Amino acid sequence: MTRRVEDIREKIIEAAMRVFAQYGYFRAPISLVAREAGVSKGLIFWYFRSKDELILEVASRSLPLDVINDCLKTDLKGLELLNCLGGKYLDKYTNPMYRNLMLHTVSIEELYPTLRDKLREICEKRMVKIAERVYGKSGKEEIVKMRTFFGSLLCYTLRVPRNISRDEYLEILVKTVYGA
Amino acid sequence: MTRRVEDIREKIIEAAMRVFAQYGYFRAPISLVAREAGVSKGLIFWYFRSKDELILEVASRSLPLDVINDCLKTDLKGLELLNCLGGKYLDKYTNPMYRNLMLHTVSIEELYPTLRDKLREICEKRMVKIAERVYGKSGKEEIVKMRTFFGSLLCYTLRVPRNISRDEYLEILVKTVYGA
Amino acid sequence: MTRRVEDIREKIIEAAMRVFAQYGYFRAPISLVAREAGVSKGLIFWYFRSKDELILEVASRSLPLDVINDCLKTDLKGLELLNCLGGKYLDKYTNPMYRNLMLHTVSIEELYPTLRDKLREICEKRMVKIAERVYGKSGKEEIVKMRTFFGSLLCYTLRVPRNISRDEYLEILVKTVYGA
Amino acid sequence: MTRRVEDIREKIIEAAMRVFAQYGYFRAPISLVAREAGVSKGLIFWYFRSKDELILEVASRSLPLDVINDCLKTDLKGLELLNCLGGKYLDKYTNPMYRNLMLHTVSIEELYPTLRDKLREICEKRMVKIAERVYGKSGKEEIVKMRTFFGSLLCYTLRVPRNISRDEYLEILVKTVYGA
DNA sequence: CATGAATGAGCCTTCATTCAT
DNA sequence: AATGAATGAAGGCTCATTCAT
Repeated sequence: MTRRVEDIREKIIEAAMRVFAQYGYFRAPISLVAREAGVSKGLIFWYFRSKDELILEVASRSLPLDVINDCLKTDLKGLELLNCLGGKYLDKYTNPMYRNLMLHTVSIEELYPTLRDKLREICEKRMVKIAERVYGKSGKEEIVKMRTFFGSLLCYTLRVPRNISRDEYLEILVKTVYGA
Repeated sequence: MTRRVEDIREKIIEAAMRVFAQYGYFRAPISLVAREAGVSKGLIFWYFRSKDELILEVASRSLPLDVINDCLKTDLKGLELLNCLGGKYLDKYTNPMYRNLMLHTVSIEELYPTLRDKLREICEKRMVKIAERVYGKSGKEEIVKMRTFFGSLLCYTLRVPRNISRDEYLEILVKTVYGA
Repeated sequence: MTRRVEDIREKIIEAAMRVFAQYGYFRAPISLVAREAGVSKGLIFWYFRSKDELILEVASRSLPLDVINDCLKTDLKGLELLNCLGGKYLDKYTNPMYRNLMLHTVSIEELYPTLRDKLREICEKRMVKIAERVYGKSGKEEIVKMRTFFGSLLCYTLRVPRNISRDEYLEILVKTVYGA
Repeated sequence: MTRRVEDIREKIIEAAMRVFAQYGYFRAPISLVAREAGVSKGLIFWYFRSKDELILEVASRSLPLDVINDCLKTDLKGLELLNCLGGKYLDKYTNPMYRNLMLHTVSIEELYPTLRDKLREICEKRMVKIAERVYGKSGKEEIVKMRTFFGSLLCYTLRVPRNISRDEYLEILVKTVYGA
């Protein structure tokens, strides 16, 4: 059953996400992932060649590529695109699991060429594309502003501010990088 | 000789910074730190009760508390304070060692109460103080802008942009969060 | 195979008994137990959570609870019960392995609550029960005599006397604490 | 100053007795002995060639040779000698420190030829001498009774009985091995 | 005599990975 | 497909011992 195979693979990945988020990629033993997923340790090595392969799968999902692609798929531009990106980003990373995973992922990025590439893709190519759709051009100023936009969001999830609501934060941020 | 004791302690910490930056706190064996420092493994446990204690020492130095304090110690305010903070921040984290250490530190922050507290101190109390010195007040808008400022800097060091120089980046960023 | 699992577990325990008897619980490295049992070091931690758990298992077997229970299970009383106890005790502790293990166990008893309890059980509750079956009552005099009986046996195995045979010793001892 | 040298040596030994009694000879680190004695770790190795030498010194004092010699030095015989031995033995080993030390000593006896010899001396030669002074002869029966006497005392200190006072115990014991 | 920094061997334990069933 | 027993390579840490000062 290819169906069942995919189900189990998915179950393992999701368990791994929870476990890795809590312990970090290297402190989380595969045995814990197995227990969390309700399968045997051996089975994990049937679905994934090695722990690294599982780490890579989880790490990929922890990056905001999906958020970016979702918004770029629409026809939105300017302010509305910015709001789409900011909203979906916060939706995802307000979840402590994704927040932690992303931080762990970024910290090990240099160890995995695959991850390096994905991060570069996001920070470079995608950033240009977004700038063009938001501002209509992608000069230095626009690129800096886009980075500033995402940096600010990252900083928000790193430590959610006490007295500022999600929406207030986003509103001020958008105004700051998009102008009045 | 108290002198020599401090020298060795420092030598160990610096070796640990290099090793931890490259491998991450948990993948870096203490034996590697020892070799890098040119001392025996046992000696490290003479100067630090445990690996965790060494991690904590290194992690503390990886945060930008020194950068912030240095600039707050001066009389600068407004735009000039911002430039001080941005400049010193980039000076520090343009160094790949500090960049990596900070990322590793942020990713393990939840495991060490001491680190949590230090990060909270930076993201909350210090942020208010900075906002007051930069803008003359610390309302929601100012706080968001300060976070945006530091988030942008973080994002810069995460992936240094290809075509934008350090100074250009900083100039545009400052203009963005400080206005004309 | 539950069969095989029990076999291996037992094989490890028996190897541990030999090794612990010779070196003492704390000087005997787990690696030596592994070699003696013909398994890998890691496997021991599959069957026992920690070295302490293995120590506890071995230490339990080193106490004379089995001897006492075996004799109490019968209908013997008076002199015959005494002879049963003495005979089985000497059978067990004339074996240098058990002799050494018991001495090691008694010396670490205070470190392990489980062991404390087992020893108390033997020295207090069981001693009363034995006194009742031997003498028909368990007043102070009978308790002292029972302790004297077992103390003498312990002293026998501590240093087996040169010119007195096992049976002679037991005969005189029984006469001493049971009267004519 | 030979005076001072002896003082310090003694201070170290006494600290070692306390520490070894609590942790056992092999789990007690020399550093703990040093701290307890209020001297540096290095100094202990000036007074004792090795840890083993310190262990041997402490172990020797933990045996009841002094008790036996003290009583044999007097002119006592028969019942009175028995009471002297029993009384002094209980005086010494009612102290938990000596009780523990003796148990630890007995458990490691086989590792140290010196200790083996001392224990043999007590259990064999001294036992004969005592039997002769107590009973006027040292046949098999008397030897067994002397061992029974000391075995009983050991058993008393192993677990002090709840409802029987020291003096009651000794009285009954003496009556048992010495007859009415 | 005395200190305490320094070493190195060894121990317990964890864990990714393999493999027989 | 699935299990879990088995292995072996490290890793963190302790500690007896040495030695420069």
